[in-house]
Amino acid sequence: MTYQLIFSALADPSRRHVFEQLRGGSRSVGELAQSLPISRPAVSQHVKVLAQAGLVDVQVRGRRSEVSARPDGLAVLREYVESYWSDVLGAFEAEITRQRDERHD
Amino acid sequence: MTYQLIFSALADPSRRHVFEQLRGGSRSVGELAQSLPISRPAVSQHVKVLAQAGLVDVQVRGRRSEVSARPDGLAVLREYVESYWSDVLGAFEAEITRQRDERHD
DNA sequence: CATTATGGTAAGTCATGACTTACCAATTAA
DNA sequence: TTAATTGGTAAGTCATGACTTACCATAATG
Repeated sequence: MTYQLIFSALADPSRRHVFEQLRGGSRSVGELAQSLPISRPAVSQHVKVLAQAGLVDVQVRGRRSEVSARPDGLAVLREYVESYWSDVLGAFEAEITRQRDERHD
Repeated sequence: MTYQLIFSALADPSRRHVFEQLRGGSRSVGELAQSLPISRPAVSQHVKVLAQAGLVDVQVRGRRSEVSARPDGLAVLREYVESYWSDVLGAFEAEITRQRDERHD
């Protein structure tokens, strides 16, 4: 459910570009739009999707909307990857052990 | 480019389900298909996408195709997340410092 | 060799979603 | 209050991609 939102949010190149812009801190929607070859409304929609995925926070200040990366959302992805990573390494180790033990031919 | 393939591969629920099945080790295409409410050809196509993303290895043994998770592919995702994570934490710290220093009102 | 098991490929359908332009809302400045 | 700035929403278009069924290929088995 949450993974769904996170992965499909980051699957789009424009949204990943937006996300990348936020590595160093917050940016306004207009600034984000200027860094992309698409319209501002498109960027606005992308930001909405990123926000729903929990990857981004939007803070309205005056007539500007400041968008920033949200550590909590990223943590979900991080933990998924770490968990999968350790499971796979475990499975690999088990497989190698199995192959070694099977050498009775 | 690679991120594109990885994130869009994992954005699909069926493909994530396949990927999940591989946490504990390899599975044949038929076994994967049985665990999903979709046809075997659909699974075959999903496996192809996962393989192109580098997330999965396919090994043909006799008339079976054994699919397994590929640590190298996962590592790419892992490093991306870790790198982004550290950048964002850095930006947050810088922002807090900036706000503290600005308290001259 | 004929049959069964296993799986990849082709072609076509259908839904989703990434855009666009047009419009509206709200905040700041003249 | 009138402009200008900034950005969200609506509606419509178009491409992509996730499925299906039908088919073909190869490997094990009788």
